[in-house]
Amino acid sequence: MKNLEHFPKSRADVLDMLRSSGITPTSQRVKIGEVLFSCEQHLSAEQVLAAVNQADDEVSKATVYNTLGVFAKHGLIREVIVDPSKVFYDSNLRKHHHLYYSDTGKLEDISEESVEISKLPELPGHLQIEDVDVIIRVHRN
Amino acid sequence: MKNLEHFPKSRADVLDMLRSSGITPTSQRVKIGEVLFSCEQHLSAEQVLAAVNQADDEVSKATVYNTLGVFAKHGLIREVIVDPSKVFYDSNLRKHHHLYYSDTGKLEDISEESVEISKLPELPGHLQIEDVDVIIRVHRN
DNA sequence: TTGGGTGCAAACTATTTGCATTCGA
DNA sequence: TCGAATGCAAATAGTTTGCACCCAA
Repeated sequence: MKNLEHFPKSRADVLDMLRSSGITPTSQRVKIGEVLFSCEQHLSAEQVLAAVNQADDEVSKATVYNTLGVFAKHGLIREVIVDPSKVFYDSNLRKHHHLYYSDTGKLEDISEESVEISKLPELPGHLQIEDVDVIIRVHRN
Repeated sequence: MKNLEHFPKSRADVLDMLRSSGITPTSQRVKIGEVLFSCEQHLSAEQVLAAVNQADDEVSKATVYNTLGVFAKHGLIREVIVDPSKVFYDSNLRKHHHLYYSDTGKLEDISEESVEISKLPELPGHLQIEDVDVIIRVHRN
């Protein structure tokens, strides 16, 4: 298995990621992947659409939404729900938490180590934890 | 100061809450308050609208949205952002966390004591923490 | 009386969907 | 070739807004 921890990921890396997730690597999907994995970042669908079509319109809005959904379902990106008005997609795949500036709408990563959850409730056995999100909402004073 | 920890809150309690927050207690606002504060619960705007107009249409959609915004701004309810498709309003004012069933969209409270955050990152002094949200996303296996 | 609150409908925005076309394997 | 992926436009859903009217103070 190749090491894919580094950023930015090359076109070949993106191809690898898609193939090993069983996602057909069409040109639009690769292009969207290149945008998402150019660095660790949080992008809204709108921002992805703009970035992908910077030079010329190559990808439609529907395809961007569809592709982000596919990537998220396969765990290549993570949906971050902090802003009631839109979803962010996070290309940082390591476990981590979020700092949200409620005044500006900016979203920042917080390393996993800087937050320590020492206790979680006991859950009935039929429940499986997908994720424990910690969101620190801040504003300037 | 009256003790307003109990549920359900009476019409008089709701009136008190609004007045002491400096919110003009109009009939629509009181009615919405009675719905929200009948018990500790999570309601979407749509659910509030339906509950308020159960008998007859007395409150418009715009007024429900507007009122929920006013209540939230004054801290009478808390916005919970877990579902990309809508905002929940939480009438439980004690500090607590949330359990979110991603398959059913159901939201449950978790008492503050059952989660222990023993470490938070150091933040620059000009930032003020509004809230630390912990959301445990689960699904049935 | 009078300014804030309300109702309504229309506007807006993010997202989804249906269907004909195109493209990757 | 041929089913999956795409593009487009239209539909949808949640939420916001503009403005005339109304009512609580």
